[in-house]
Amino acid sequence: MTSSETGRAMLDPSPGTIGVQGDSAGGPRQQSPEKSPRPMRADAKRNYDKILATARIVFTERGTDSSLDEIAKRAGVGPGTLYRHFPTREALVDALMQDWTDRVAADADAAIATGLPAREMLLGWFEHFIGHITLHRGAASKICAAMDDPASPMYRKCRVMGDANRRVIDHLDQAGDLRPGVDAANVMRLVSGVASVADTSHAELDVRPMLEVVVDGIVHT
Amino acid sequence: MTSSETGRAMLDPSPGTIGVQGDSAGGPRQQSPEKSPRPMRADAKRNYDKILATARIVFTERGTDSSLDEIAKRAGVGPGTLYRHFPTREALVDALMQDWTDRVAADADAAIATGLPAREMLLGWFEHFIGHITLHRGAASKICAAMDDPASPMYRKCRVMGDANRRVIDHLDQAGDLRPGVDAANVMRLVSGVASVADTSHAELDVRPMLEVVVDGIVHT
DNA sequence: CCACAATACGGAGACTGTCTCCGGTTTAGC
DNA sequence: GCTAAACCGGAGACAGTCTCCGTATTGTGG
Repeated sequence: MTSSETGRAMLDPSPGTIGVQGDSAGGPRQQSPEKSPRPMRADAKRNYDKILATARIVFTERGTDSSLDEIAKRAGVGPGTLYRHFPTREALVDALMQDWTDRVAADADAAIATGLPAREMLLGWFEHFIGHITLHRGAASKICAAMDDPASPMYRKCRVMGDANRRVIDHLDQAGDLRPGVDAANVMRLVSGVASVADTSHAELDVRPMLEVVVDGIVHT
Repeated sequence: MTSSETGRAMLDPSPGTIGVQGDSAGGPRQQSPEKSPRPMRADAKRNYDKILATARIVFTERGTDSSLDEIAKRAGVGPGTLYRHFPTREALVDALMQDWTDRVAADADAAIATGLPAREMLLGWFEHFIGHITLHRGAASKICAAMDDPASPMYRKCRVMGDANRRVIDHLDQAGDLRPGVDAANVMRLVSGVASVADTSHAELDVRPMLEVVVDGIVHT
């Protein structure tokens, strides 16, 4: 949190502006562009939004393992309604991920735009990334699991973030700043792992030292 | 698993021989050397062992999040008995950790004894370490959490493994093979994080590439 | 504006897993 | 063998997940 704030201050772009080329959007019901006859009833959308807003609060307060029935209750709907809209907990987390994926992508482009030296650029980008995916306790490890699992509802959004990371890596690679053979997907896994340990650790530990090792293992000597 | 096996073949020491200076032992009831009047009744020890043996099997089959009541059932005891011996799931995992901590410590010393170049030595040691802590699915992330949480029952054993790692790191550092300022605890966290992502990932992914980045970030340029 | 089919709601409850309490049983020491 | 201490185990309280289906709401065609 603190590190996220610090990092953010360092290279904050005109926030929420830069367009993301990825899929994004894809809110309720419109996942498949074709074959979507009806746009969703008014009361349905109302409840959908209420559940999402409540989940955002509860997940922030108590993490992504909070009781789903409680979220339903606090949203003022029955459990059945919640489970119809979000068949699994992952689906709910996925819907919430929309909040960051755009920002993450924007942060990646902003990091590139800073033109800082490779080390600083990577450090800043990684800290931003981690700041986002650790917003809700428990989310980081779920992302780790979804990253390489195409069957996961979160897979798509993981790819958007993966692409953002690839842009940063490719940019530095083309500038000759990285060691040969650096794999963006691998870096993504590693940094997500760092996020995961920071998230699960009961102690409030600083991710910086771990990131420095990772960065040193990536940048050209 | 494969990587573990591979690594193991590479530097297998006379297995289970090298003494660990740490606490180790500490089996049922004797945690506190003083103030331990009675050694534990025969039937109690019998059940304790039966539960442990069953847990070893079930945790290997289905991971450390298996139902504890089922373990009790398969061990032929009531849930009450299981919970009396192991008040929390962590306590049970901790008891099972005894299986590896000794081996892990031995592996560290064996790695040092190989006298391989820093890169290879670290790679081998890390792979061994990860091979052990990912034996039961879900254990790695529990270890990540316990590592910096002195209140956890697993904390002690984490320290034993942490000390083993420190020996390897210190050895290489004194040989001048590492970058200045490398922190063993930090490395431990990082490598455990790698184990954690490998463990939670649904895809059977290779830890080697991630470890190479970590190692490159540690060794002297 | 109203009827009515499609759609969505929500809560009762089945199911699973955690953990406790306590009457009954086993053990160890005499 | 006898007794007190230690231990057993299962009934059951509790919490969370998830489903089924009778009821209510919506929006559309007449």
